[in-house]
Order: sequence, then C-alpha cells, then structure tokens
Amino acid sequence: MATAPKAEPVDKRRLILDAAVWVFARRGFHHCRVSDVADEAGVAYGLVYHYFDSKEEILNTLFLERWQVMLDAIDEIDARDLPARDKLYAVAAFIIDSYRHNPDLMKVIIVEVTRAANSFGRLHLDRIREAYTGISDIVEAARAEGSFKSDIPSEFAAMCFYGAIEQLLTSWIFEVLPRTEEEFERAKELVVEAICGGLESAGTSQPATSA
Amino acid sequence: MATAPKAEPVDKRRLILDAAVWVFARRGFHHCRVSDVADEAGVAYGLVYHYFDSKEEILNTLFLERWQVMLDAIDEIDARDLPARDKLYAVAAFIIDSYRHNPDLMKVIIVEVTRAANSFGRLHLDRIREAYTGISDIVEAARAEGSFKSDIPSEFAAMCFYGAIEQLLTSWIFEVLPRTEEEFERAKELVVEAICGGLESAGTSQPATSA
Amino acid sequence: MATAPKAEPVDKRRLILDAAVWVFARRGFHHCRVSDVADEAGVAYGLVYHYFDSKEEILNTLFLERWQVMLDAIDEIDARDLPARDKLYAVAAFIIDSYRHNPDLMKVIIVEVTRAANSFGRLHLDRIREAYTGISDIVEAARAEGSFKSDIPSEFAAMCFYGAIEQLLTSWIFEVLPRTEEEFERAKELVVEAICGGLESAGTSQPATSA
Amino acid sequence: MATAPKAEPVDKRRLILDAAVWVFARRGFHHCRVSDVADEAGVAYGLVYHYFDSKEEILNTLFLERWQVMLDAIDEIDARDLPARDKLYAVAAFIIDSYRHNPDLMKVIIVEVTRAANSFGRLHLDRIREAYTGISDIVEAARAEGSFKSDIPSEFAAMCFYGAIEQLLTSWIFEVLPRTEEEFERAKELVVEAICGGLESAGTSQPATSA
DNA sequence: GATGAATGAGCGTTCATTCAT
DNA sequence: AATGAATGAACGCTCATTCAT
Repeated sequence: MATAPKAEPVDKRRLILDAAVWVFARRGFHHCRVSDVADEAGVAYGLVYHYFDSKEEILNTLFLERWQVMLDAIDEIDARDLPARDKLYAVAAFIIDSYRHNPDLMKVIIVEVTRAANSFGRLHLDRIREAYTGISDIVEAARAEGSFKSDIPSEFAAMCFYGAIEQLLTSWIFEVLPRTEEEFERAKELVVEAICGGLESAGTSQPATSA
Repeated sequence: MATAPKAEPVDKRRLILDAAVWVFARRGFHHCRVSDVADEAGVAYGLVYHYFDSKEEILNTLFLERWQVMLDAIDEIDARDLPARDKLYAVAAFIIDSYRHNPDLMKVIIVEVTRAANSFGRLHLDRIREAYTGISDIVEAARAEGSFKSDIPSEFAAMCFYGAIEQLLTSWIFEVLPRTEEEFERAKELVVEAICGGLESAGTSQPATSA
Repeated sequence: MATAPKAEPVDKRRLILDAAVWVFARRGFHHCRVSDVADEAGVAYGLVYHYFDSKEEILNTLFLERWQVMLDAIDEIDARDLPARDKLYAVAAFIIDSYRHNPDLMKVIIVEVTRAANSFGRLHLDRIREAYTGISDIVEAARAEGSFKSDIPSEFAAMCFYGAIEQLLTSWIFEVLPRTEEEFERAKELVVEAICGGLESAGTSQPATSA
Repeated sequence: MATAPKAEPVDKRRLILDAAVWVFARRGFHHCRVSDVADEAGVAYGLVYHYFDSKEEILNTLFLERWQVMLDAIDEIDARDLPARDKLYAVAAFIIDSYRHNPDLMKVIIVEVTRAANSFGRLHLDRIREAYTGISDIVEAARAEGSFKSDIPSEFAAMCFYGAIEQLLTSWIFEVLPRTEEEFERAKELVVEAICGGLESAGTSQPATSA
C-alpha cells in the first residue's frame, strides 16, 4: 500500500528567518514591520514571537549565523599553505561569492549591521573585529616572512582590505556597479591587485610629501 | 563712552543644525526625537518646524552643506600641479582633518547618510558618487600619464581608496582605533602608502592565482 | 446540567462604531480625539486602528452603512402601489423615524456628512444625490400621471422636499423644536402637507410677481 | 499745481476679512491656517491678531455682518404692502441674489455657520432663528388674513421655506445645480411656487394616509 | 500699526509586544 | 505549536496664539 502523502515538514523558524532576509533587504530593518515578515513567511503574527524574543533578535540571528561562516572561512584560508596574496584573494573570493549566492542576506548584514555604527554595528563590534583580526593575521604572517611591507601595520592593512571589499559590495548593493558574473570574478582580481600590488606602476613608488 | 554690551545675535537656524549634529551623533537619527534636538538647541519645539520642513530635512541640510565642501576641496586638489600620490594624500588629509575638526558632523554624515544604503544613502546617491568621480579623475590622469597602473580602472581604484578611508573613519567612530593627533597624521600617510604603493614589498608583485 | 453562564461575545468593531456615534454626536468629529472614541468603547487606543485605517474611515463607515439603508427604503417605497403623496409621506416617516430611533447617528450623518459641504459632504456627494434621485423618481411618476404639477421639475421638487426634512431634523438636533413623539408624528403630516399641498389656502394660488 | 499722488488708504481689516472669505470658501474654515488668510490678504501674520482676537472671531464677524443685512432685508420686506407670496418671493430673491453677488461669502456663512450645528451654528443659534422668525411673521400674517392655510403652523412653514432655499444654495455650492443667471431667476419662481402653491396639481389635494 | 520669529499644547498614526484561546 | 486580536507608549507634525521689536 502506498504511503499516505505526507506534508513535508516545514521549519517555521527557518521560514521566518528567510522571510526576514527578503523583507529587511527590500525595505530596510527600520522601515518594515514585524507583520511584514510574518506575512512574507506565511505564518501568523504571533508565531514570530514564539521563535524570537524581538524583531532585533531576528536580525542578530541572521548576522551571527552568517558572520560565523565567514570567520570560519577566513580561519580555514589562513591555515592553508599559500602566499599571502593568494590567501587574500581567497578571502575576497569568499566574501564576493557570498554576495553572489545570497545578495539579500549580505545586503542585510552589511547595511543593517556592519555599516550601522549606531545600532547593531556597535552591538556586534567585537564580532566584526574578529574578521579584521583574521585578515590581519594573514598580513602579519606575510610581514614576518618579508613578502609584505613592514611599515604598514597589519591591522591597518586589514582595514584597507576589508574597507575596499565592503565598498565594493556596497556599490553592488547601491547598484552603482553592474552585477554580472564577469564583474564578480574581475573584482576579486582587481581588489587584490589594487590593495596588494598598489595603484602605482612598478618603479614609481615614492613617499608622499606631507602637507 | 563705551556702548552697553549687547547680547550677540544668535542664528537659531544654525543653533538647531548644530544641536542636530550633536544629538544625531550621540543617539542616531532614528533613535532621537525632534524634541531632543529642540531641547539641545534651547529652542521651542515648533521652531524646528519653522526652519525645516521635517526631521529628515535637517539631516539632508547637514549632509548637503558639508558634502559640497568636500566636493569643492577634491576639485581644488585635482587642479593642483602635483603627482597623483600627493593629490590623493591631500584628499585623505582633507577628509581626515574634517573628521578631526568636527567628528560629530562627519560621524552623522557617514553613519546616517553615506553608509545608510536603504534610506538617505539612496536619496543622495548621485551626490555621493560625485566624490568617487573626483577621486577617479585624479587616478585617471595618473594612468594616462603612466604613473598609475593601467590595468586597474580608475573608478575601481577610487572605490578602494574611498572605501579604505571610510573604513578608517568608521574605525575611529566605532572607537576601534585610537583618536589622537599622531594617529590622524599617521593614517594620512598609511592609507596613501597602502593604496598607492600596495601592501607588498617591492619586487614581490605577482598575479593572484584564480580559484 | 445547565451550562455555565458564558460572557456574551462582543464585537469590538461594532463597539467602536457605536462609541464613535456617541462621541461624534456629543463633541463633533473635529473636536474629539480618537482616544475619546477608544475610551468610550472601553478598548485600547490601538484597537481602533486595528479595525479602521483612520478616524475618517470610522465616519465614512457610519455614513455609508446607514445611508444605504435609507436608499433601500426609498426604493422600496417607490415600488409600492400608492399615490405620490403617500409615498412621500412614507419617505418622510422613514427619515423621521430613523432620527427618532437613533438621533445620535442621524445627527452625525447630517451634521458631519450631508451638511459638511467642504469635507465629507463633498466625498459622498454622489451617494447623497442618490437620495435626491429616489425622491425625484416618485415625483416624476406623479407628474407623468398628472397628479403633480408639470411646471416644477421633479429634481427641484425633490430638493425642496429633502431640504425641508433636513431642516426639520436640524431643528431637532439644534433643539429648536421639541422632540416628542407627538411632534415627530405631526411633523410627518405637516411636511407632506406643506410641500405637496402648499402653504396657500385652496383657491388663492397665483403666480408670483417678478421683482 | 497737481497734488502729489497719494497712496490710497487701505483698510487692512477689510482686506483680512475679504481674504478670509476667499480662503474659507476654498479650503474650509477648519482646513485653512491663519497664515493662509494673512498671505491672501498680503499682510503680516501677526496683523491678523491685531485686528481679531482669534481665527474664530473672523468668521463670527463675517457671519454677523452679513446676517444682519439679511435680517434687515426680511424686516423691510415684511413691512411692504404685498401679498404673502410676493413677500416670500422677495425674501427668496434677496437670498439668492446675495449668493449670486457674493457666492464665496454665502458659501462660508451657510457651510461654516448655519449648517455647522456642532460649532458656529450652535453659537449663533439665536441669530439664525431670527431669520426663521422674520419669515414666520410673513406667514403668520397670511394665515390671519386667510390666504395661507391655518393648519400649518407659521414656524413650521418658515422652516420648510428656509430649508428649501438653503438646500438650493447648497446645491449650487456643491455644484449639483448649474449656476447661471437663468437658473437663479427660475429658482426664485420655483421655490415660491413649490412651497406656497405646493407640488400637487389643483384639485388633487388630499390628506396623507397615516402609516 | 506692522512684522514674523518663537512658543508649545495637541492629535493622528504607527507598531513592537503581549496574551487569551 | 499557532493564531491574531488587543495593548499603549511613542513620536512626527500642525497651527493657533503670543510677543519682542
């Protein structure tokens, strides 16, 4: 006898999180209502509060989940036996691919958390800094080994690198830059070349004249 | 006979704008009330609406006022007869000094406008992009002249440069980096060295290995 | 065994509408606050907005609900096989009885809607005119049949008839006229006699002398 | 020698009153601001409060000024030696011509005062009733003399007559009826014919059948 | 008389959160 | 777990009125 058709079990909590990504990305965390998330998820209003203590907790959950994946990736990359430039390329590639595969989630994380200095950014400051640290570790090893300049602190270097990538993502989010597969791939190369290799042609390197 | 001391005439509109800078910087645009601004300015609630149509208009005014100053500065710097690296140093110096002289205003502009992709950032997108263009022009000239690499598009270079500086300011705003005179001066040098000269030691430049 | 006494289920939406009638009638639509309605209904402030989009929608709902009842009544009366005067008596009786049974509701509808030319009156103009049309139809049939004068357009006649009744209700609302059962009954007769039979004694009818 | 050109003296108070008529008629008393009136009059905001104690006093002034003219006219008409029908025709003609000559003022008086039972209507109730009384006096004399039916109280008759005229004006205000010279003239005749002569053809008069 | 900046109470609306079922 | 009605604090904005000049 054939088994009765079973309704596939749906994880309502997951449904809510996914709906939140969609809604937060479209309308922004502050400009949407909890009911928008519930409607998008197709669940009752109150169920959101069964799974989450507050609207903020939804965003926190989304951020922490995803950010951990990135931190793990950076650590894993750092552990590889590769030149620093290749490691940084791998980091850039990971972040850019994250955006490529789930632009809404990355948009939410960047716009609503990492770039929101007054609210969630402050709350997750330590977590955000861990990413800096991971990148910084890569640079630091390269400095120790001699392939990277010793006069640029690794923390500072990490900041420039991360800043460039975040700006890149922001440009895609803002639709300032086109979002095509070619652009994504090219951006990985360019950001590493720009930050590691510098903008100047070989042989022109010179100290800046102080004002 | 000396004239009696007269109460200096106060520009209430300016008072409100200055108070808004203070309040928006402390509590964030969305987390403060119009009455907070009025109280801080020491004026009646309604006067805010005598001078501004809405709370948003206050922020727009602050942004547009200050951003124009920066755009003018970039244009003026571009017109100077200097090497590209020195021009970029001047741009970095201008922005960093802007932050040094009025950290609250810069915080508000960056946190509430340029980094707020879903709200004011979108509104002022074109204005924000003008800054990119100014920097891009500097890079483009250097490419044409041969001092900057031709394989990094000037728009991309401008984005990396601006991204690094914005991240720098954000780090100060977040209090991740110390805010001392020495740090400010040193950051000007470092950001230019990192972006123009690159992170790698001379002679180690190499293309990244694609994943 | 007798079932335990259950609290009768209350329709909060109805509760709010009824409270609005009371409050609008006492204080006027513009002079009362939404909280007055909520307080009168004994519900929380926000619940008003759970059921209605705005304060105005409450009034619109009250008007449309009741006005439809009147339009239906006029249509039903028109369909009866009666002399025109009796039909008009029935219409007058229906409106006056409406006031008698729910003076607050009729007050709100007349004062805040049908007599409010600049606000709700304009909004519901078409609906209001439908009542004229219904009365006009009754008159028109009487003219065709010969019992009513052909030199007074039916629309004009309807306007006089409705105007007289509205003035009558207004007088009760203003407390210019006493509100007793006898008065209500007498008014039904008088308004029909005045409008259909005219003020003049039989045999004195004469054309007016133009100024 | 020619006299020096003198600036014609402008009565600012009158200017404000006239501006108020225009503004109240367009936007309604409650939907306009005092500044709208000042702007329309071309005077400073504060000057309105130099001449009037409040926004309401402006409306009261407009009403009382004009209403007195009407009361005087009714009294004057009543004193003439004319048949009742001709007197009522004169009253209707006066009111309709008032609207014809200054539709904005009449609109304001009717919409914002006489039809506003909850606000100004209540305040000026006694004044409004004086108009009824004037009309009522005309009817009463006709009843005493035998030309008008004695079974319709003169107060009731006055109410019907005034109600019909107010409805007529309201129809013009609402733009339900066309506003042409011919319509105005015809309406004077029709309203008197309808109310004095009745809607029914001669010989069909009959008592209504009670429900 | 004339000006318009300054005041501040008041109100409609929103929406995160709670809770009875 | 699931529902959605119910709650009420919070806030942006309006505008009549006052007052210093």
